[in-house]
Order: sequence, then C-alpha cells, then structure tokens
Amino acid sequence: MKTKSSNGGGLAKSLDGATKSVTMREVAQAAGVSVKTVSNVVNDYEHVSEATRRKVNTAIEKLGYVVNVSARNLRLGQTGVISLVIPDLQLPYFAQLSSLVIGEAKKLGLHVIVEPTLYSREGEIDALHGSRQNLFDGVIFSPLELGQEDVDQLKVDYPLVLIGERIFTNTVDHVATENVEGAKRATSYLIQSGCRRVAVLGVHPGEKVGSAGLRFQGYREALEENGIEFDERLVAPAGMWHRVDGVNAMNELLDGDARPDGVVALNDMLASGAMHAIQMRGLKVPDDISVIGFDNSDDSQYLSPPLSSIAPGLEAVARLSVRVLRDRIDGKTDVLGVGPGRHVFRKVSSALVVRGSTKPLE
Amino acid sequence: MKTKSSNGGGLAKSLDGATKSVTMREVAQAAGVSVKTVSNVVNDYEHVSEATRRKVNTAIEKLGYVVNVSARNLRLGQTGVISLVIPDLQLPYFAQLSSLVIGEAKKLGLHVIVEPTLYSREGEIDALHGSRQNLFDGVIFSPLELGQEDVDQLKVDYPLVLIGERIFTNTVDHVATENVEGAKRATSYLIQSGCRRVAVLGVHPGEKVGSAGLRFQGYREALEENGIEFDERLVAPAGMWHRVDGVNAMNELLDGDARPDGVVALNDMLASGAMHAIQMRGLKVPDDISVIGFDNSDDSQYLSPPLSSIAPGLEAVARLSVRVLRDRIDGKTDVLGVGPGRHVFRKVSSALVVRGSTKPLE
DNA sequence: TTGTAAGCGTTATCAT
DNA sequence: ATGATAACGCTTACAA
Repeated sequence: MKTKSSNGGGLAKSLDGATKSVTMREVAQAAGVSVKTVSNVVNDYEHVSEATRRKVNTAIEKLGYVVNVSARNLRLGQTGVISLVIPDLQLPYFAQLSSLVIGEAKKLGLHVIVEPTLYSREGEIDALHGSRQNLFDGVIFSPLELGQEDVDQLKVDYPLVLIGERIFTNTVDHVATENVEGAKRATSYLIQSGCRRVAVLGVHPGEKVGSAGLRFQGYREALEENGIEFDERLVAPAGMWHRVDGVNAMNELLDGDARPDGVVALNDMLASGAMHAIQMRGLKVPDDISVIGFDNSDDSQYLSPPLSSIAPGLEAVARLSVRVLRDRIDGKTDVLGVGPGRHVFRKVSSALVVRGSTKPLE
Repeated sequence: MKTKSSNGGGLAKSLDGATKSVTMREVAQAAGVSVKTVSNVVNDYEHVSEATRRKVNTAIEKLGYVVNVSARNLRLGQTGVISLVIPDLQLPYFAQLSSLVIGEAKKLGLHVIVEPTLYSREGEIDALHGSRQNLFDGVIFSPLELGQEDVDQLKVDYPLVLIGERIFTNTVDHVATENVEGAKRATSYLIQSGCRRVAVLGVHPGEKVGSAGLRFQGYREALEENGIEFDERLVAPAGMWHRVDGVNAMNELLDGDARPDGVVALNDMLASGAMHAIQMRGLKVPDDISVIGFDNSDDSQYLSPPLSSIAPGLEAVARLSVRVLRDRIDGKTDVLGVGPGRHVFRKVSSALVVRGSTKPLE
C-alpha cells in the first residue's frame, strides 16, 4: 500500500498546484530513456526489451506517474467516454439498464456519463445536439418524448445507438426488445394455464409504437392465436405505470361486470398494484386470479407471491448497444455482421420467468 | 434546425476522419481575428467589443465550431468530470442519490461518471486508488464495504467528499444524514399518535455505525424519551432490507406473543412488506397497526395506504456534496464556512413525511 | 530497439 | 480591445 502520504496512483491534480503531476518526460529522465520509450511501455508496445521495460516501470512506480488522459485524448481525438441518454434514472427499468451499460462499458475500457432527460423533449434534443462538448465518443439514446416523427433528429455526425421502441428507422444502429412477442408469450401462458378471461392492465389507447402499444398488440395477437375472443371490458387503460395505477385499474376491473381470471400487467409496478387490489378483496393470487408482469424488475421476486414476469433481456440490450457503439467509434465497417453503409437492427429476445403469481401449465 | 446534413453542433468526430472537426484557428481565420479573440468570445471574456463578438459568433455558427474539450482540459488541468462511487445503482436509494447528484453537477457545469462498486471491497478501494486515469477532478464516495477501520483509505491526494454513515473522520469532507434523529422522530411520532407497542423492523444485531445501527439507536432513544420500556420481543432483525424480508419479519412479529400496534421499518421496502403481511391477515393499516418507513423512496407514496416515511434529505446531500467538491477542486480555502486545513462535516436534516399509514396525532 | 521532434487545440502571458 | 506565441503532456512518423 505504499507510503502513507503518497496514496496510490493519484487522480487529477487540483489546478491550484497542490500536486504537480509527474510527466512522461520526468519518468524518461529518471529511467535514462526517451519519452517515446516510456510511451511504448505505458501502451504495452511489443518491441521493448525486458530490461528497458523494467527500468521504466521502476521509474514509473517510484515517481507515481499516471498518464494524463486529457493529453492522450487530445492527441488521439477520443475520450473513452460514452453518454447514456435515458428518461429517468430513478425508474427501476432505467437504473437497471444504466447499471448494465456501465458494466459492459467497463469491460471495454469505456466510461459512461448518464444523462437523464427527465421527461423533457428539450432535454432529449439537447442531449443529441446540444453543444455537449466533444466529451463523448458516442451516445446510446433511449428516447421517450421523441417519437417516430422526430426521426430526423437522429441524423447526427457521431456514433449513435438507438434503443427502445419509440422510433424505428434504418438510418441508425438500433437495439430493440421484444415487446410484442413478450406480451404475447405472457398472455399465451396464462391461457395455457387455464385462464379464459385474461385482462390487460396499463393500455394507452390509440398508441401504436412505444412499449404500451406494442405490448397491447402482443396481448391481442395471443388471444387471436388461441381462439379467444377479444373483450373490450377486460382492457384497463392506465396512463402512468406506477403501483397505484395498477391498484386503481384492477379495482375498476373487479368492479366491472366481466371478472377476469388472469391479468397481464404491462409492467411490474402495475402488476404489484393489481395483486394488492386482488388480495385486498380476499381473493387469492394465483388461485382466483393469475397475474403476470413485464420487465422482471429486481423487486418482482420479492412480492407475495413472487411475480411471474417477462424478462426483456436488458443484459443483451446493454451488451449489444455498447459493443456496436464501440465498433462504430473504432470505425469498424463491419459491425455485428452488417456491412458498410448499413445499420444494425437487433431485437433482443425476451423470456418468461415463471414464479408464484401464475398457475402451472395444465 | 439548420441544414439537414450538418446536424446541430456536433460532438466528437470519430477518429476515422469521418468528420474533421473545426478548430479555433479556422474560426479565427473566417472571422478575420486572432485565435485569442475567438477564445475570449467562447469563454465569455468581458472585454470584447460587441462588433467582434458578433463577427466571431457568426463564424462559429457558420462553421459549426465546437470547443475541443480534450484540448481545454489539457490546458486547464481539469476535466469537468467527477466520479460518484456508490454500492449499487439499482437500489432505489442510490439511484435517487445519483439522479440528484447528476442534476446538481449539471447546474455547476460538471459531468458525473457513476461507478457502482457492487458490494465489493476491492471495488471500493479500486475506485479510490485504482489507476483511474486523472479523468476525474474529484470523487464523491459512498462506502458500504469499507468501514471505520479503513479510514486511512480515505487519505487521498485529490478532492474527495465522503457521504453516508459508515465512516467518521475529520480528515475528509463529509456529508451525513440524520439516521439517529430520523428514526427517533419516526418512533416518537408513532408513540404520540397513540401507539404503545412499537416494533422495529430490519435491525442488524450488534451493528453500531451504519444505517441499521444508527436507526435502531434512534428507535431506542425515542422509547426512552417517551418513558416506554424497551421490549426485546418487538425487535425484528433482518439482514437484507428487501420487501420479502419485511414480510417475513412482520409475520414473525405477528406470530409472537407481543403484538405491536405500530411498526418502525428501517427502510421503505421493509415497510412495504410489513404492510402486506399485516393486510394479509385481515388487519388494517393504520387502524390496527401503524407503519412508518425510512428513505421516503419514490414508491412509498404509491402504496396502499400511502406510506408515512422519513425523508433523509437526499437533495441536500447531493447539493452539499457536489458544492463542497467543486469548491475543493477550485482550490477554495474556505468551504461552507470552514477555514483552511479543516474539513467540512455536515449532517443533513431529515423530515417526517406523514401519509396514510399512520394515525393522526392525538 | 530506441531517440527526435512535430503537432493535437486550447488558454494565458505578454505586448501593443 | 486584440494579437503573437509559448506551453499543457501525449502519440507517432521518421530517423538512427
């Protein structure tokens, strides 16, 4: 752990000259070699004799040298930092995504700056076009306010990876999740486990693209495929997807004249609220009503009973988007098997995670 | 929105020469002035005539000039980026903290790189001493694994602000929250609203420092002050603080021979679980048992009934820690009224947010 | 295998 | 109020 005062490899020196940082030149001098040689050692250049390498490393160690990233960045024209633009870091879904992206980036030696746009259209546009310094080598963008009609906003002159289901275009690399398929899978599972009156919670009437629209579409497709007639009375809209919205929507459903025996909630918060409403009436989950959620958020396993949910594969979203971005930054022409001039589009598979809130298959 | 192809003020140019970035020199040439003048305009230097300013700005606009941050950083010896080291971005508490820190930093023109240490001692030490490039001007550190015995780890040669209650020392700037006082306030409130058998949920037996230990201490102090005898049977330990732990702990309490009429849960997840367990038995919150939580997490308002909770003042924590860090980076000698050579210690006030899970005061 | 030297795009010190 | 010019610390042709 070195001496007590010269703690580890220091970070930035504060400008007030508190710590005068050691330069390559000084290391070179101390080691009796040229700057180039030090640079070679630092960057693991192959053709360096063992002897010199050792000499240099000793000097580096002794002086506590740390490479100056700003200088390197300036020289290289890159910063090693990417930006992740999301609506709200406080939503579990995006917190999880951010966490995964940070982890993936770390593996590739990249740092991540998270930029929450806080449900503001301005914020999203600013994150894309603002005089955000060229601090970032590239951006991963998850729009919420911007929609299909804003597709031109995505035509930027730096590496950009789009995620989510708000906008579809072939002018940028895009990693999406299986919303339709996921909801379809959830609905089918309920039907196959014996439910006949499957309700859907959290619908945004009229929405086509976007999570709500796509998931609702999956619900309808599943009904059709299973030969079950669509019943408008089993559709519970909810603008927001908080727990309380699930409680309210579920209560309306229970007060209605078409009591469901299964519920597909369009996210886990809604599902949690729905379970609460059901249980408050003395009904049992899943015996009286099965409930299934979407997102497989961290908490879903801690509900009582633990919530069955669709896992959208955020790990894959994080992994793919970071890798694609890195390849673009590196100027690779072939990214994920897609040739020059063309853009990546990948839909990440979702998976059903079965827990206690649904009945076993018949 | 400019021309379609030259989209807004671009970010980094990818290294592969895709976009050759515009330099100050070129702007100077186009505007017919010197580089220094352009720099003056860009940095809002006072003594620039309106005419020149306009000329320069026009040129900047036309060429789409964006300042090169790397060059500026190199020159200034600062990066404008701070690091926020936290245990886990997926915990609502830290997601909220991160969100607030990012917001505060933005106000001061700083960017934040969030570094989750994922419950690893190694990770925390690495975040402090690792050859983290001098990418950061300073660090805000919220330890979880490191404890009082690791206080020497905090002796670093760059600006560092400690947050949380794991470590106390006067060798670094520290922003803490009122754990003892908050729990005391919560407990007293229950007592004053008529509860006589107040249980506490989520205790870590033997812990002194750390949220659990301090909050439990507050609970005991409140009992004492209100002349209520401490009853070991009303203490429900829980190693983890997930919802399911709250359910389990509450059930044990309800199965015990000392039925509580009030519950202080050491965080909101535990409280949520406790309410569930209570309600599953057909008991009413707050009529039969009052429940109060800690953290005032975003979800607490969406529970049924909405959860009364202690708001630890994370906004203030974020604001203070970012400002202190910025002042240290700027080399200010007087920070928050504390003179040179001394360190800031601030305890942020907590507040009780009363909602529906507790009875009104008598 | 290693050394020399020319920038990368800023900011800041002088002059003027 | 503005201009010429020297750093900032690094990478990399090009030379040796």
